[in-house]
Amino acid sequence: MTPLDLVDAVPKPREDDAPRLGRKRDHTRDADILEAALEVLAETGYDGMTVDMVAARARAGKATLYRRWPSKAELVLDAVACLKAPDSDPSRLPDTGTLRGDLIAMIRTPTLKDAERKLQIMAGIVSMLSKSPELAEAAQQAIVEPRARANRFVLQRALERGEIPADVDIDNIAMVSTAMVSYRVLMLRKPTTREYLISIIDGVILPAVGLKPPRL
Amino acid sequence: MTPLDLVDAVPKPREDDAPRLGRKRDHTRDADILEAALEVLAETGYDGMTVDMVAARARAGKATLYRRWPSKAELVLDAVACLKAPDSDPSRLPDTGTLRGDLIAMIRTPTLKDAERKLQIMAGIVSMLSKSPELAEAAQQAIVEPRARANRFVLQRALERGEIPADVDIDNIAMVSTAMVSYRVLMLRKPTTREYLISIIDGVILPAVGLKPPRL
DNA sequence: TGTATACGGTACTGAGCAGTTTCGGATATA
DNA sequence: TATATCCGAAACTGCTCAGTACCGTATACA
Repeated sequence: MTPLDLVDAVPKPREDDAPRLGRKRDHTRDADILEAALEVLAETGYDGMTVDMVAARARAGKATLYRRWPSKAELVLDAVACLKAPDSDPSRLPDTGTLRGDLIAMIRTPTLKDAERKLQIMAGIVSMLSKSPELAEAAQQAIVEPRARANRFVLQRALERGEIPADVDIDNIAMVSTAMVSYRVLMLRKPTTREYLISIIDGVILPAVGLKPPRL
Repeated sequence: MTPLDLVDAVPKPREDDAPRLGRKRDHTRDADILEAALEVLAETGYDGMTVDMVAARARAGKATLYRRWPSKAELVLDAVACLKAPDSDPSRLPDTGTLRGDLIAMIRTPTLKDAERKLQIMAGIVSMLSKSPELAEAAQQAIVEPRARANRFVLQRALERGEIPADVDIDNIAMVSTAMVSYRVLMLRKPTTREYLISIIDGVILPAVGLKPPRL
């Protein structure tokens, strides 16, 4: 540690909430930087992403990033963790009265775009997950779990109103569409379309719970 | 290009199959090197993998690798492409007389281990697939397609003997187990177990084709 | 037996990148 | 107004790694 290390450092230890001299940190930039990180992550993956790319995308200086996050890994962790589950509130899920209606109503174009973007981000960090349990946990909470939860909710509701029998395997069936879309995007490199999701609903999910899809 | 560049190079252009002077290349080492590459790939991912690691694992010199493959990318491509589909021959698939029997019989411990390894490899190259269509194609042929084909085969046979109705969505249902196992390994970071696969067969696949799993 | 090439091993080179420092300017407290 | 910290920008440092060169040795053909 040389005296030069103190240029941008705190002169002496102090409490986090104590008033500090000088210009205040502009925390409105945090969102821009995290958003830029997610974009680069989706486009190039974790290893292809450089901190310079993120800084340039956010029109920020690299030092600004390092004042807020101690490393690239922490920045990415924070970016993934801040990917909020948009419709995690069950009351905002569709309630059409039938399971098929609910499942179809959950396929909206923005939802589709959002899912594809999250899967691109996932593709960019998959190889990191085994090295970083924190990142795996963050991705789990932000990307993986919300979709399964929404599916479980509409299945549970269909069960409670007697539309489907009580012995269906809700936990597994709730993951079918998510798993198949992930597989299609990550492995088969094909786009997610509304038609594909409908074919999963009518060809797999509804038959699996004992319902017939409507006449062709 | 300096004269020094010619040390290990061919003095003049010649046909590939023309007889060459000097010690012959030991092509029995190819398999060792490719196997080492797959091991490192599964353990560390494409970007974490270094050519030195592969050479050391195969007890080979780095120059030996570069005599055979022009770059790291080509080595990995070849390694993935040489992952042969072991049971791509339909006649070696089980034929128990029932769909459930066939599906259960296809879960053997070596198959499970093999699948998990291939998925680890897949995790290591997922972020490369969008940059390298050749690698995506190789992974498709070596890892993705064989499993779906085996499932399609036993489903088609069940259909032909009248065990399941003719209107089932074979193409989608054939991918259910593969997609869900991939999802479980890559995203949920949970191991693949025999019990999990049986729960998918009994909880999703058989109900989806209109069959009842046996009494609990 | 001489020459050309392969082998494993090691050292080197050049590029790319994480993280640090510096700079001129802006903004906050005292 | 003096000082401390922020900002974007750019230069710098140190390390890692793909790819190359070279060594001593082994093997194949002429």
